[in-house]
Amino acid sequence: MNESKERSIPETVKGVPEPTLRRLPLYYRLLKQLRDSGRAGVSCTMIGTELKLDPTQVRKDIEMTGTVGRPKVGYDINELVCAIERFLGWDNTVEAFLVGAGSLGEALMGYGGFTECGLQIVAAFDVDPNKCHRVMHGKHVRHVSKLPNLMRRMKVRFGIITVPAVEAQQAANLLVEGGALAIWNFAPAKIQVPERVIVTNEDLYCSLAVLSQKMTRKLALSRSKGGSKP
Amino acid sequence: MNESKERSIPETVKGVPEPTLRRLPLYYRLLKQLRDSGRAGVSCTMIGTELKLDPTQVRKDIEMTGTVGRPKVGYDINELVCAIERFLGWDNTVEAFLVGAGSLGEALMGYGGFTECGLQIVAAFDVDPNKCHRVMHGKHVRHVSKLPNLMRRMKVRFGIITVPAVEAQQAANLLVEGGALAIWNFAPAKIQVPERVIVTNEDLYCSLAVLSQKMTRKLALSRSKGGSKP
DNA sequence: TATATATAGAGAAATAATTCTCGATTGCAA
DNA sequence: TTGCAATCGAGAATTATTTCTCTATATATA
Repeated sequence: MNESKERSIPETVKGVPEPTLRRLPLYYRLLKQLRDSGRAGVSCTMIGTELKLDPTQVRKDIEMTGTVGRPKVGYDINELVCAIERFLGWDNTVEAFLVGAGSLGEALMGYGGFTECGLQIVAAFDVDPNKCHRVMHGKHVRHVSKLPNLMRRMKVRFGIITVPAVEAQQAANLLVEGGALAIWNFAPAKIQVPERVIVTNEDLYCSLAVLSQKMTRKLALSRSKGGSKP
Repeated sequence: MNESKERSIPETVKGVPEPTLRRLPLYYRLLKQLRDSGRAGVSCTMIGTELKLDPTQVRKDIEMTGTVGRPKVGYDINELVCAIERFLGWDNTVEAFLVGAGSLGEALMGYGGFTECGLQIVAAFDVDPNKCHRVMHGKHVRHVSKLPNLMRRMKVRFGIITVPAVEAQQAANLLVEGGALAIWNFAPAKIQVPERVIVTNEDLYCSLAVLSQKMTRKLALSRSKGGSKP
């Protein structure tokens, strides 16, 4: 019974639930830690306890990656790590261009951990001539005017936008012109791109909203109910 | 009929849906743009068209803020902007401490836009003595050992973590010790805090997972179905 | 003034996501 | 070998979120 029945990624027509995609890296990180500490197997219960998630949810998420477990034993950590990598596309290296060599751009370039996800920032671009012709964390910074041609020549299909909001659309245009398939947009602005291009916005204001509203509400409630320490 | 019937934030026991909270800043930004361009009113239809969202959803989100509109006319932009600010807690200034004066920390400190949300980073902290006693974007960088006391003295209740993953828990501990109510965690690591503390994780790997999985799937599908251009 | 139309608001329906339930399987211990 | 406990896997039930439908209303126009 070791025939590995249909081990491939399930290619349903419907997309994968985004909440699932956002949880998989959490499992991935934990699994690597567990593996480093010498463990070979893991159960949904354990992952759930560790990450404060429902075990069934963990099981369903893992199911998406195509990994099968065994009752009483759980999953093989190595197998699971590989399955998640494969499922997320982190098993192949993807080269990326970064637009906007400010401190956020620099922070991302210095973020060593992306190589673990197969993401490799190969060059940075900026409108400011003073920032060009430098090397930042081992990557050349070039003028944005060079972006589209270079992107096509190097067959880079992934773009990262770390420019101020007002310049975001221009940056997106350059990346689209260069043939980008996917854009990771850190600018707090909506960008217009052709439908074929996949965009994920990393809008800090949206996250901040969640936090500050919860905090505000909590303060308001504690003030209205118990006076000092409920 | 100008009596403003119960204009306050609806304090239901259940929390506000997180998707709603994440959309409100998008409306907020658009509304400010519209206001700057001279408009006085706006309809859900218009917001929806602009942001590619269902008008009903926009209406439900706006409903949460307690704003009432008028048929055929829509909402008063000014009123709506204020309501969103109030609802998110962006109408009051909240002071914050930032832990980790690396390039990500620097990027956040330089991000002028946060004042618009009432967030004011008043000081930064780092373990590295070489980074201390400097001024970064007008904020003093101090040694982390000073954090808890200073935080209590200054009555700062908001913390931002921009340290590497391995130091995240220590940073969280310091903030909790200093009496933090809310923590915005940029480190790709789960942090353990008392239940009373609200945490929002800004985990780049989670966003990247969404993007890279979609890209991978798209590439896989286009390769398996149409050869070149479907 | 009457009519047409865009829109808010309320509630129903549909869809998506999470959590619960139960049966089957496996390894461990008696 | 037998019984027990942990766990996966499948599907049902629940809950959350989005979308649809309908009605009332305000404005503009004829």
